[in-house]
Amino acid sequence: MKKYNHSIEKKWQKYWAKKKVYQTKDTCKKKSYVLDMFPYPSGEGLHVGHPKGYIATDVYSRMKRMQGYSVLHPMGWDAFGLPAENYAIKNKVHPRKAVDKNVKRFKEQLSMIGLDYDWSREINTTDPAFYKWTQWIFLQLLKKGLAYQSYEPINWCPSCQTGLANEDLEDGKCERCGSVVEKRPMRQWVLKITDYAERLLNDLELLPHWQEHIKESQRNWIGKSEGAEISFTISETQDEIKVFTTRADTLFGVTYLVLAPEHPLIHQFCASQTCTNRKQVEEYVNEAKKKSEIERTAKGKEKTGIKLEGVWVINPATGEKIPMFVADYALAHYGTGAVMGVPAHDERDFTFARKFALPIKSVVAPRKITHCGVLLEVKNKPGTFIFQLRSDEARVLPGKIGFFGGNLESGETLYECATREILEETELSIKKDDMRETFMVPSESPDYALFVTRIQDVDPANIVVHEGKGLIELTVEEALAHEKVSAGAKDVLRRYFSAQAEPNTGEGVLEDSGEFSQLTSAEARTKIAQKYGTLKTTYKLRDWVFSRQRYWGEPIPVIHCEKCALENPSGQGVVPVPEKDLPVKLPEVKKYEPTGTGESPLAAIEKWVNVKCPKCKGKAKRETNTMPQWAGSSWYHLRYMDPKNKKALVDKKKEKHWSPVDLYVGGAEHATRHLIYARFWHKFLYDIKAVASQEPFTRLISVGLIQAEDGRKMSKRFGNVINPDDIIKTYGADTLRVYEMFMGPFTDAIAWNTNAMIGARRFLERVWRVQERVVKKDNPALDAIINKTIKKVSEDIENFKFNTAISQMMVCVNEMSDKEVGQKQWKSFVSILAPFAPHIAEEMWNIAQGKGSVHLAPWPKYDAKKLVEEFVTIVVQVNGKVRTQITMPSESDEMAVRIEAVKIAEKWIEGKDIRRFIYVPNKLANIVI
RNA sequence: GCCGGAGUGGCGUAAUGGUAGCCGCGCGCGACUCAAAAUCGCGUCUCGCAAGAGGUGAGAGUUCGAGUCUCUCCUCCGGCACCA
Repeated sequence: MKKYNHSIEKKWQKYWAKKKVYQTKDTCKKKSYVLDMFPYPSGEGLHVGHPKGYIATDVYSRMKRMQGYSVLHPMGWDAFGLPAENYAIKNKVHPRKAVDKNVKRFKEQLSMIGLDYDWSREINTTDPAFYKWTQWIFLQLLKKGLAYQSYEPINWCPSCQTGLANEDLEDGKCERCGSVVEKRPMRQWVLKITDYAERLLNDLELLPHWQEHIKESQRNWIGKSEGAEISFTISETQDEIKVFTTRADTLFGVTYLVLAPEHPLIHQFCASQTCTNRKQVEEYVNEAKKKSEIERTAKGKEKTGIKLEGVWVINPATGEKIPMFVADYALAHYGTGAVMGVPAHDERDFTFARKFALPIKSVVAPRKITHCGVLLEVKNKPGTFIFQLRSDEARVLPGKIGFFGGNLESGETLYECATREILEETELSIKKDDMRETFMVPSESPDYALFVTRIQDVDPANIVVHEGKGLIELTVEEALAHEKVSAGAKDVLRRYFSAQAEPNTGEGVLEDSGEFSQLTSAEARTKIAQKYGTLKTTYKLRDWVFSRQRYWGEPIPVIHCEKCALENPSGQGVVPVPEKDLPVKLPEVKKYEPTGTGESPLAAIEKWVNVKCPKCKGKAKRETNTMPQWAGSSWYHLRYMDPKNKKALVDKKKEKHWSPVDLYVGGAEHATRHLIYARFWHKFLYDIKAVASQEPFTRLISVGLIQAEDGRKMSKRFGNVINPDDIIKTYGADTLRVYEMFMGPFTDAIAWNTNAMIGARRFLERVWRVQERVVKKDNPALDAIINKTIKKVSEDIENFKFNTAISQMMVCVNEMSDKEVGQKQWKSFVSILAPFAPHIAEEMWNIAQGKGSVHLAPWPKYDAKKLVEEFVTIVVQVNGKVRTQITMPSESDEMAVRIEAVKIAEKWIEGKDIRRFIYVPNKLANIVI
């Protein structure tokens, strides 16, 4: 037998391509659509971290194919957008050429890894045959009123020279280049994703197979908040101002009102001279506009603002005249851009009110507290509680519980009161240092705060308790019940009872609130909202800014016609490009650098821009903005089902067959970008009956990053990149694949380690050498391990636990190492290894004279009967401690095991009575004495 | 601050409530060899000569039995955040 040499890999890759082993079949009852997030073909090529997800889907889809599923496992290129364009500009090549070159390089690299993609379904978002349908979807959105033009100030990246959506920001900076973004008013196309906010949120419940953290990210991003909109009236002009609040119950505590600097009413006050300090106000507004979002919302930033002199507003609940301010802590784009100030019950309002000396009016009491009680809990022996007892005995007895309390002295916090009471009542037999922890527990009694204190290292007999009034007996059960539901002690203390330097932001009982006094916050919230306004739900999710002032994107298929605008002003002169004229192709140009003027470079190409209006046939101009990078990826999963279709984005029948994607694998960083956009478009397509499913991706798993050996991110910048080509050349693709799947749990971020990778290579060499011992007849001694391995590997691949699948195969090979292996047993093993190491498996399959390709062979089934070993080792415990083991025939009955166990454990039982005997079949026997 | 996830050898990690550390890396010893590499075998949580005892971030609880379940605390990672 020759030594294992990975040069066989090329041979088999050619064979698979020639025999079309991985070609997708559209017809089969069982289907499995396995999808990778397609890459941007960047100029840097792949590093070893990139293919991890692709290898995983490859392993998965190979198993599914062998299990008789028709498998769709395609690949394509997301090649529009800023990264590709910036790369092209930097390297002074046309983006088209750069993309073609990079795609070629990526494809080469992926092919070397031996991935089972059906390349006949390859797609590219920059292909006019593809983006025709991206444009078509835009037209449908436009038709339904879900695409509109807006002139609001948007995020502008000064370096990329384009407008950006909220999703393109990271900490207020451009996600691509890290520049601080500015706010710029400009015309832009916007998609009304907010119309889908509620469904995007609720339908997360239709996705039980998504990881919780991804769903949680989306929930946070959508940011639903239920509250009320309440109208305030300006006393001078009778204008109405609406505010949004989640705490309508605090309305009686509103002592001022704040407008965001961008609020339209400010202009009105200034123009109409209502406001007497308009110069200063305008100055403040201009200052605010100059600042970036980051500067304005910086952590710990001191609050700023300016009073609108001469303008007063009426609190609808109290009828009081209250002052108005402009302050940048009110955000223009959230709620109504106006905030009611409740300093007594909101942290931000509190600091603002302190700075501007505004009244702080408390209208919610946490609850009325006048007394303080203490439960004394002394830890004596484990599990035993000893408590202070009744007044007439005045000493500590085990198993009972006592209670004492006292009045709060003025200026004292409850915590201080509790401590003082303990010291006083125990006549100082407990010292302050003995008290390990004193914390508050929920109390049934409305006017008592109840505390538990833990006393340790003190002999209970030495505790003397003062005889006093107010001693109440509780049962042990009651006291323990209190402790079980206790909330985080110290926090509660601090928040509720320390000096009143903080606003009370919690809920409670209303006071000083007219007819609503004595109601709880929850009750009052609805009632007050209904009386003075309306219930209202707000979202943090913003509409999707959809235009980019850049060249390399899908042209937005719209024509602007002045004549049509005059005839029908509400249509703004927007004429959609007729569907038959799609695609609107991106013109080939020499100059494609961004202009920075807010105009796309396309605007300068007169030949392309000037067109006949499709409606009135007059002179008109094309829309010159292009779509953002996320457009193509919002629906590409559908195109793979039917990539060549010229009549529709996907054939209905094929869509119904393949939809939805059964397994989707990619980076977690897309949780609030691509994955929200794709869900939005898919739902829209569902609404217009273009697709049959409500959700595009049934199961979503995110890849854990592979970090560089130094633990940092793998990047050219740090010079720590490991290139897969080098690894494959030296060790082979199969080694790379096995190692990446073996590194650890798939979703964990783990550092690359070339040394550890060599272990994967050694494993494959060990497998290779098993061939020397293959014989005709199966070896019964290996039956159990082989069946166990088939079972575990099948289940582990299904659950994406590749590391333990490989571990099990290693155990199996170690077991085979000094034994003869039967032909059938060997073929089963080669079959389950095949998804991980397809080349070596194919070679060994071939040597073992397997039929056809191993990758089309049936997946082995395990024999449940053979899983059971003849003899089992049973652990013998005495009182839960492992003492020894016995070997018994498997499935022995309890009595037999008991007799053996008691005999062997005699030494530890020492003639004591056996109180209980616990037997876990084939595993463990515990003798309780 | 709110929400989610995680803390286990020198390292990556493994354990339906049932022998903690499988598998791999590294390290040590041995076999083969003139020698080295490769390979194979044995060992490798801590204390102890051993019998044994202790040990999964800390503390408590439930249980015959807890890495796993409950509570409190600490640390790290991720999302959101002047969002009213």
